[in-house]
Amino acid sequence: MVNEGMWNRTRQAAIGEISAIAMDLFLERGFEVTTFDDIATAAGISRRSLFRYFGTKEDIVLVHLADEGKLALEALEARPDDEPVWTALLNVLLLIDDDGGDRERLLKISEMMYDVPSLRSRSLEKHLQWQSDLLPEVKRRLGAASGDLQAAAVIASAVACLDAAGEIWTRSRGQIPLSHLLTDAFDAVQQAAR
Amino acid sequence: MVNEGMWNRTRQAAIGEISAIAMDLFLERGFEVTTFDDIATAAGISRRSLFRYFGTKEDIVLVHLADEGKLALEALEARPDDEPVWTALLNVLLLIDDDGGDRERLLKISEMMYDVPSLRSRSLEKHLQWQSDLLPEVKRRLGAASGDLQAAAVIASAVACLDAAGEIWTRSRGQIPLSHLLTDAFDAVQQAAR
DNA sequence: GGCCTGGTTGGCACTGAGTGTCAACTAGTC
DNA sequence: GACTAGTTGACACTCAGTGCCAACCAGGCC
Repeated sequence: MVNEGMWNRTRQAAIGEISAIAMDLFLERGFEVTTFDDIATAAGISRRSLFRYFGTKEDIVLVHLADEGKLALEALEARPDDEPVWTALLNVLLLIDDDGGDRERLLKISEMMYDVPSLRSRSLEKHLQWQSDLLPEVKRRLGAASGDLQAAAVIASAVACLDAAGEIWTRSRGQIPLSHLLTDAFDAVQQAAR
Repeated sequence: MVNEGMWNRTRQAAIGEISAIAMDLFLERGFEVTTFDDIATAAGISRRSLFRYFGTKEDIVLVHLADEGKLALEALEARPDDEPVWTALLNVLLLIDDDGGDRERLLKISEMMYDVPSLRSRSLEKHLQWQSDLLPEVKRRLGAASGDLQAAAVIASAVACLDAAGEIWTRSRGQIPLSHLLTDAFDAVQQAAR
């Protein structure tokens, strides 16, 4: 083997390029009617190779959200230690927001994610990944009295708030800023749970 | 059309019978390696007919949890109006617990659900259904100040607790009663969110 | 230069999920 | 017994996804 890093870089570049082409097709024709053959043809590679980059069609959409769990972990570790967990999690999720990209495109992608069942499922699964990414740090912050269950429940609730806020944001076609919705959702749980 | 109710009854009976046969195969050989053909043969019907009862293999496993959302709604409506929402939801979920069936079998099914990605995804989706089932009643209980977002966030958090508790219960092979775990999870969110 | 080696690529064939269609069947109705 | 509505099984088909293998590149080494 030669230059490990170099291969990874070209591979990442290829993944980015292919997924961009595929997303165009998805948004134009619809996710479900677009086949692997369509994408492979459009990207100028063989169907077989396409499968080597993306195991499933859903993966093509979800590569973007892949390592947001790691980002969230970094953001959480950066929060001050004396900040209450719930507040810290809210602040972390507020950062994830706004990636400053094409607003309309992001909205269409979100709609697709909420409308296509298989995509919805996979994005929910992705959230589980975030959960395990954040688990140790949240457990630490909750203190010695808490175990995996407590930490998992808290993170899952926070992510559930993100999901609920994201859905409203999408359904309202981005009228209300996600940060407002997210804050409201966190507040609602805070109010209800007492 | 003849006797609407009668057809539904025989259909329900068939669904129950077939899914029981299929579950035996799943638990014996594994979910993913068991094909539709295997199930159809074991159930003595054609593959095509099997697809008419269950659109996907996952559906066969999930029929059981299908209408627990309705049950939860009934249970929630039965809770006293002055009970705080969070407590009411906990009490509702505590009822869903313990169906008194075969413990070991339930455990194996749970393990399968947490281990097989496609099943995990689908069960998460199912929880979304509960969410919309419970939405109006929770909104009513939260009062006029709250909208869909607030209600959705609270329900989603509660369901997230159920999921976290369920996972620990399964991974610990049912050592700790689910009711304990669920209560602990609800408490943890209550402690964290303040 | 030629040779080796680890890795990618594309083509081929295959399994399995899922769907549309249609003819045959099985009630209940009049 | 004819009529009607719904169910069933068989066939054919598309598409996702995988295993296999020969062809094709690099770069490293002599």
